[in-house]
Amino acid sequence: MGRAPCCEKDGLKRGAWSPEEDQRLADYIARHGHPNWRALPKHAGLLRCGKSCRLRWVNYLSPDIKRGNFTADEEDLIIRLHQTLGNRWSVIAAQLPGRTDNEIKNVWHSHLKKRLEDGLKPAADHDAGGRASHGHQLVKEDTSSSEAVTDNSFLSSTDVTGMIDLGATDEDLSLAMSSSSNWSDDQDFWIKMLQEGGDIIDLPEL
DNA sequence: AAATCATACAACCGCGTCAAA
DNA sequence: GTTTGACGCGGTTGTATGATT
Repeated sequence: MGRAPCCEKDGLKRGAWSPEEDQRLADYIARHGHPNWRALPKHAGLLRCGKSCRLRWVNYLSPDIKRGNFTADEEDLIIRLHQTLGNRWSVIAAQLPGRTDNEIKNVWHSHLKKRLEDGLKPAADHDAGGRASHGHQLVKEDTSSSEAVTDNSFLSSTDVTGMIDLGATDEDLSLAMSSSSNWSDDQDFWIKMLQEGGDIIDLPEL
């Protein structure tokens, strides 16, 4: 089916948001919420498309957003989740309160990927008794990582649940992936399952 | 001090999915 | 069952800023 254009381009502003626009958007959402992103800019008096408003809110203006640098633990967690989940940034972000998928994606591409390519260990490995220290070197990521993501279709949620919680080795994760029978692409399902597995992610106090 | 390069982050684009009509 | 509109996600690009030469 044909894809509807996200918005009318003519007359709409693009590029960086001004403080006034931020304020207008934040005020509107504080008062009315965002039941309909497409209609929101019109009602809020913004010359932006709904998609742009949503992105701005989700990635920058939302009070849930935690600003500041990623901790070594957070970076380590991203690396490990990425090894398991691949480029499912939204799922990874769900395990990092206050962090957005876009932010995590940026960090991955700017720091973490490079670090892995350089053959370095996750940052937390440098810490004494770091969670991720399992006595093995991370393998250099190659271009097949995205395929690996797709291949996760056979990874069951319960397998991953315990794995992450128990600090399973990458070998364990691989084994689970190869022996599992189903994987739901439903993100909510995944998040739910991951969370139901208990305190699967021992997030550092931030 | 100026020019160039590298990095980090914000934003946009296109696609897939889902629900309502 | 099909079509359509809206949302969310991941990939990519643009730009500001800092570091280096």
